Amino acid sequence: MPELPEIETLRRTLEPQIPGRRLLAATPRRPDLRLPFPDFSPLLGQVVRSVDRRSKYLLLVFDAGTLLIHLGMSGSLSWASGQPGKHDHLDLVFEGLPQPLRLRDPRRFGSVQFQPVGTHHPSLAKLGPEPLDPALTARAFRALFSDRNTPIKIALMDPSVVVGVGNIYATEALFRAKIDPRLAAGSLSLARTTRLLGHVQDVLSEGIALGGSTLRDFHGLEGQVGTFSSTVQAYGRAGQPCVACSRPLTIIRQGGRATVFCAHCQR
DNA sequence: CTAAGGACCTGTCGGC
DNA sequence: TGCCGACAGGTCCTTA
Repeated sequence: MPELPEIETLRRTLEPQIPGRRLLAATPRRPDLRLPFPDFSPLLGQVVRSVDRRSKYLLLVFDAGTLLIHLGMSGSLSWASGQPGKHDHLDLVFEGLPQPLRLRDPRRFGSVQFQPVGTHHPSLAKLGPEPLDPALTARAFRALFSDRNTPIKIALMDPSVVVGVGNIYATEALFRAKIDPRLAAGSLSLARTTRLLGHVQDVLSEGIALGGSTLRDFHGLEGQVGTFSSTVQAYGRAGQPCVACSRPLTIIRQGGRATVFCAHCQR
């Protein structure tokens, strides 16, 4: 479910709701997700100072440190209603809010980590730049790929190169930029990587504006459904006609993930 | 160092 | 209807 636009949508929803409130309780219902749950005790009674995002990590900032929440492939947050289900793994109770913030994650690829104030968290340390950061220049973007022989789609999805571009957005951005996803990343001209950056920024911005992509079942905290899927031109459309040339779209696997592209338009 | 592949999990869908 | 394999939006680790 979650790519960068979904996390940003969550962040914007939580921003007016939880900063200034104390965390009263944290109730994990199992020892771990992909990683062990942290010891929440340093945060209990502490006021949430801000809700931030880095890459696909949602960051709850307290004076004592930061809680890093990653939703993996299947995680979601919602205001709890009723008894927790089998995949509801954590409740966070905030002062003055009637319902806990509930983390659900059937596949358990997500994680919750604690970063004490004044420390660097290893999960954040190796991340590449934010694609929507205005400080990311076209030349800096191209430099991320120099000397890389790996296919551009793999490089684009590598969080140590650039963050926040998951399979849907990588597929769509390459389709719009008319770049063959198999090309060696380092072989692309400045003109082409500049165009690619523009399309990466466009698809992410559109995803955010629409409240998150999510093909099937992304719901925001209020249950709103993402609608980016209606604007998808390549992802999930293998065999269907290219919107530009009408030839059937091709599907291949790269790094174990599906890549759909137009062998005629993307070169 | 880069690159490639598997591992981690459960749910869902399509084919037989 | 039931079973079985393939696949799913993301990292992280090991091996070469």
